[in-house]
Amino acid sequence: MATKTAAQRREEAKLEYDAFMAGCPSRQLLDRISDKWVGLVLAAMADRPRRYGELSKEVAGVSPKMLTQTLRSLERDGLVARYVTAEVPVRVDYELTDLGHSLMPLMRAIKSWAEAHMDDVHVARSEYDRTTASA
Amino acid sequence: MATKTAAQRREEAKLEYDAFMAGCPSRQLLDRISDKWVGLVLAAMADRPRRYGELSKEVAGVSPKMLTQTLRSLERDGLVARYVTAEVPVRVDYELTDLGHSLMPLMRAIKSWAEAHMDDVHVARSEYDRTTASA
DNA sequence: CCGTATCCACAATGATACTG
DNA sequence: CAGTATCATTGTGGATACGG
Repeated sequence: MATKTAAQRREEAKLEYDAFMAGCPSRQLLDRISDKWVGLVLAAMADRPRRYGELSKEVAGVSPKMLTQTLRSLERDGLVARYVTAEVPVRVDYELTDLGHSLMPLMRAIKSWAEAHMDDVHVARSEYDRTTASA
Repeated sequence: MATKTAAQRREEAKLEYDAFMAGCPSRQLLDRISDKWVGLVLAAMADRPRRYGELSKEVAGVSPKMLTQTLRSLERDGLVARYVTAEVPVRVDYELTDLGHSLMPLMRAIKSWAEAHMDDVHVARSEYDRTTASA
């Protein structure tokens, strides 16, 4: 039996990692809510349903591609519901589901921690940058 | 005065977006904690300080480049402290700061929501995929 | 009006060899 | 032991023209 190559060892390690984390629900949740546009989209329809065009304006700077992609993944995860009304032209509304609403306290918790501690973080950064300054 | 081009309008929109979100602390916090390795690294030293080599093994699959990069950003943000002991060979320990520890309840909250609701998410995904199935 | 299709740019991640 | 330097690769997001 030949000695394992670095690549092989790394592959095994990777499997362990996957076994430990890939299945961890917190990882998937973080990946979802930390998406660049998710927070803005959810916030935009927190209080009432919104049409696609409304979201497009309210979430300023988002391209149609990203807006649709964001809405689709939120819909797939059951956080947002999509309603199509067959008018001419067609009308589409999006709104938070109960599951989507249940996520809001968590978002608020994140906001709270950040508001309470981001000053410390910024001070730490300044100190680190000052101390580490090279030239 | 010429009509604004699409690019110009988009640029203005982008600035509005930046003004609204770039300064939002929750955005920065999410970006930090949702990093691929941050969760694992923080978890690895949650109960006691760890040496670089220990982290390298415990956080299986991480390359030295990413481990160092992760540790540096956590150190810069004041979530982790780095201690160098001048032995031969050199010894370096990392541990959570008070600020780092204060983040743990939030991580647990995320984990809790995920554990409580990821089943719903998975059901929603299955339903969505089933309904949307094309070929 | 509500998206989809396409192409492009760039940042993020990874493997790995090498240095203090 | 504890990283750093380099190169290759991939994923992610953006602009925009066009279709239902």
